[in-house]
Amino acid sequence: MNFSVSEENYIKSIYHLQQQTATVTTNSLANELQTKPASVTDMLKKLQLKKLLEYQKYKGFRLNATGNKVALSIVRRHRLWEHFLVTKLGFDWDKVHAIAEELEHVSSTELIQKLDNFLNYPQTDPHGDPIPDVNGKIPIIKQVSVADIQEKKTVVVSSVGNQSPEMLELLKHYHIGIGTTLKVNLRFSFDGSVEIKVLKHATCIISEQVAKNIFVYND
Amino acid sequence: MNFSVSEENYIKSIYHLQQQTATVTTNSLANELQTKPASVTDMLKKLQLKKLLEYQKYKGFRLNATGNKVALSIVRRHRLWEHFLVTKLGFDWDKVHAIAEELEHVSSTELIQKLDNFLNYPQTDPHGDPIPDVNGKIPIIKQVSVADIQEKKTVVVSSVGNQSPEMLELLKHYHIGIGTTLKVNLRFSFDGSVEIKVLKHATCIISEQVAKNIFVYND
DNA sequence: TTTATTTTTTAGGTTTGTCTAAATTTTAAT
DNA sequence: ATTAAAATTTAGACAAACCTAAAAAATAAA
Repeated sequence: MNFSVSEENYIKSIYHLQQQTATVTTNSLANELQTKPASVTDMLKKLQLKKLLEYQKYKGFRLNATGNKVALSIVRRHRLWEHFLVTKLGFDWDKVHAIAEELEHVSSTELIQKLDNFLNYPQTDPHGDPIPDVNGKIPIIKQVSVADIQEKKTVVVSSVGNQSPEMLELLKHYHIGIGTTLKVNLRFSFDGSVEIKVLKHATCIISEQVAKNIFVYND
Repeated sequence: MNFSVSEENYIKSIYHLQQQTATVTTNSLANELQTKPASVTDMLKKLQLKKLLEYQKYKGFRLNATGNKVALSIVRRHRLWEHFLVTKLGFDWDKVHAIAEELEHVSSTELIQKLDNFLNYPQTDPHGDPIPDVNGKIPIIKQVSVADIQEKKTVVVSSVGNQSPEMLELLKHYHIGIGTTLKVNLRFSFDGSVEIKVLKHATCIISEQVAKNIFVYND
């Protein structure tokens, strides 16, 4: 089955909101998509008709198995393109989201299969988020937030929780990216902030809020 | 300025039709775009309003300087993506058109600039068609059709005139692609057909129609 | 030079995805 | 348990891009 750009954007957003809350509300989706609740209701009817979601009036909604599969293939396309943009074209990792947002809607499955092969079947995108495989299976990567790492331990950054431009900009200042090796020196109990040392850079202190959003490999 | 996918498709098609006839007609454009004349008239009004073309009711139309510049940037994007699909992803050259048709509408100029750099500033796409540079300048590649090559001469294929799937399929059978070296053995005056020899393949005869559509470097 | 044919345009309608404003339902507060 | 507030849906409109059918203009034929 084939979907319009708009439908795909709705499906993807519902998928992402579902990660946090079991069932998604009209308002939250409207907010996520920067549109109006009335528009959301319209589209929901359509997606329900296409049998992509469970939806009861006034009661919220969530993707069904089919909808989830579609969502995963969109997420897959998005993250493969992000990987491509960073590793092949040399984009900064905080600049690729908008472009991948457009590229993800190009619908050739053969294209994505060949792109995946060209990139050598990467497991994660430049933000450390896992890339679903052809069957929608998401590689599980064990990770913990820096806020939970014991002092004196050296770890490697695997992903970041909040991917807002503001956050990404801040991380750049701290010289932190996916794959960055850092040492957790000590945690301040007063406000939960953490002193860290990034390889080849001066020791610095990050707020608890930031620490909670930096995930590292846990093996 | 930014254009919709539909607008871009119209602009590109007008550009291509202009290469053959000085002024484009409503019917020919409708035919090219697989749409109805009435739809073409609608869009023409819009493009005229946006000052992209000269248009007089019932008298045909053509892109003005601005329209041409826009067209060239679309053609540039299309051909760069085709190059990418063939040289990086390993697509057959006769399979890339439809996909490039979608990719060309992704509008980031930084993306195209970086793609161009990644591909090492190619001069032509996989069909041998020249790729306009950032300023819309088209590299001039001197070429002649095989129908005009003198007998016994060895030449290198630079492009093909007719790029229909039928033609591309036929060329594959003859083992002819861009960059192929071939020797023109002799021309038959009866029907204008030409005997050629492709490196590492048996001698064969191509019709005059085919010969006229195979272009080779002329230096 | 009329008449016929073809081409192009206009008029009015459809679909997709959006909107505002009003109505309805649910949830929270008194 | 009412009432107030918030969330959601419906109703009706709008723009983009398309369509069909009819009208108008240009071209070709008699």
